[in-house]
Amino acid sequence: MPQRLIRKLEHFVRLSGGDKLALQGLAQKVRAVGAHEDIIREGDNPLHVNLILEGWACRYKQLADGRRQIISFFVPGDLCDPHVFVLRQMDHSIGSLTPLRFAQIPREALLGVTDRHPRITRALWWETLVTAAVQREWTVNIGQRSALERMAHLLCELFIRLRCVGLSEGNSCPLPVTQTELADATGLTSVHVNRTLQEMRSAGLIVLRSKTLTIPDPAALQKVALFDADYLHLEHEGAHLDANEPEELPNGSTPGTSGAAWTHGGGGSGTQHG
Amino acid sequence: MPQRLIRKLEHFVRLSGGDKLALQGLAQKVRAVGAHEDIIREGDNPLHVNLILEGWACRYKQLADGRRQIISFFVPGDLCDPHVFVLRQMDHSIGSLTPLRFAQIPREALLGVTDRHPRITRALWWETLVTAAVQREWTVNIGQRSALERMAHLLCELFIRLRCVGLSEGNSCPLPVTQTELADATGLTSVHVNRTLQEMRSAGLIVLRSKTLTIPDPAALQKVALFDADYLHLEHEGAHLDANEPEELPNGSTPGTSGAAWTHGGGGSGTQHG
DNA sequence: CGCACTCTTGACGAGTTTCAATGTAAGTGG
DNA sequence: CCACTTACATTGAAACTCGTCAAGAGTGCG
Repeated sequence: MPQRLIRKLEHFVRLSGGDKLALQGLAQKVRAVGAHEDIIREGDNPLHVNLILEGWACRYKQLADGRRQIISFFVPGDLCDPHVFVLRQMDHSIGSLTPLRFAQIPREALLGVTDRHPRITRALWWETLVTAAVQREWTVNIGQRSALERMAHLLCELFIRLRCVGLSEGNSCPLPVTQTELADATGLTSVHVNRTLQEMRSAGLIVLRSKTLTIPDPAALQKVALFDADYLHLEHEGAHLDANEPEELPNGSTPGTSGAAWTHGGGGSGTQHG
Repeated sequence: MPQRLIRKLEHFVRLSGGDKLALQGLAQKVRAVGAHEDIIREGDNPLHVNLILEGWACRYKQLADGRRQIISFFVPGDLCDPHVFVLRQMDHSIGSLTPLRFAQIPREALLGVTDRHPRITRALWWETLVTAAVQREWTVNIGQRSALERMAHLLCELFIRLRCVGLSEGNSCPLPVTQTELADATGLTSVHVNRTLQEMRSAGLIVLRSKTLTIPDPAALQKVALFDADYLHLEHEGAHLDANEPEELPNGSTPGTSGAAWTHGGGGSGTQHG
């Protein structure tokens, strides 16, 4: 089931067959919820690590007066806080943005796997550190970039992350969130997000309709976003592996499209849905 | 040497004498630099974990056009990325804000200690997760709060963090940074930081002169900041322990001042410099 | 004593928010 | 199949926060 997670981790380490089997075993308890439901709430005592299988979710925090900040997005293959058990209670909430399928991984299951699979341990470390790096980049993004740059940067990041788990197709990927949610994530108002998106559209930077984002000219979008993919740390040896393919690369022509334009080794294109 | 680190960690776990000795041993290679020097630069390959002993530093990132965002502050007792070795290269820089003394801890030294001291391992976990929580809170802060709320929130956070390592005195603590640096941290301009600070001064929320911050009415400042200390996760059993005191609490009257006003268990007041 | 850095203040303008209305698309139920 | 509802996107006008530019005052240090 956790194909997306496996695929993502292989951007960093090369997993053995046994490693992959162990990861498969983690997704025992699968739950499904509708859109706009909380999975964990601020103040709760965390009991398991959630692995997103299908749909989007987000980390968010709400201020006393109702203002809401989306702190990060979760897409398929993402783990919510692998090491959360150290803390007594959640300092933020996690909620679904779309209908969601996710696995609840008990603490012991995760420990069991990492005890026996050092490569997985390393890979989850990498996952955790990249998540932290993304968080830092969001600080930079919200703190320094203009609305236009900010939206562009967010879209660049989301596209690459989706491509890493095989959810992009050419220069397109799903973007199943409302403008209000984009606003909560960027620290703008929904009205201004709307205007910003239209500006990006009329500049030919993006095509966005029916929840599908297309980026006609990746280099151009990255340029206005001052986007530098280094913080996603995709430079490692597994970067070119496709989890669904045999271990040996087909070699020669790249299976996907537009690889180098995005980052050193982003991996090939994937197929929508899996 | 790393009294401040020990003191901070004891807000989470109770360390044994052996634990403390082991932590002492980490600060072998001590370095000193002046203000405004880089300790590590974006792109560098990290070779050790830095432990701040004296002075302030910051994590920052610079955009291509020169805009700079300070991503986090480091104060005495703070560790810079205990697990950074997993990644190939730094995605941000760390630089001193004041003259700085810090220890460079080699990877093996850290591993050696954590292998033999499970309590320290847990405590460093806690440290790491709190750092991540702080980063999330900064996202909320910059994304949702007005200039006034934002500055107030930052000052609340810094005061508590300094108090946790014994660097506060009553309602005062050092604040050895320029308004330009506060601006880079909050995503404002130095001009606007200046006006915001003056507004806070004339509202009686803060006293700030010669790099010393005093908060006459903590509750009031927290209120305008919409500040909730939960994200600092200071609620654990060691919260009332003072590393420099005997293990038994004096009981009865709290040794410090203004405890409850700040958070459930912030620890007593400390003495400037140690 | 003078230079450099930091803080402070004013005037002005741009970017963004707020408020409010309208448009559009996709259900739902009769 | 059509009124009714709900959610989301779009638009305009006015207000305001905050940024920009520029100059002057304060402070510390060599």
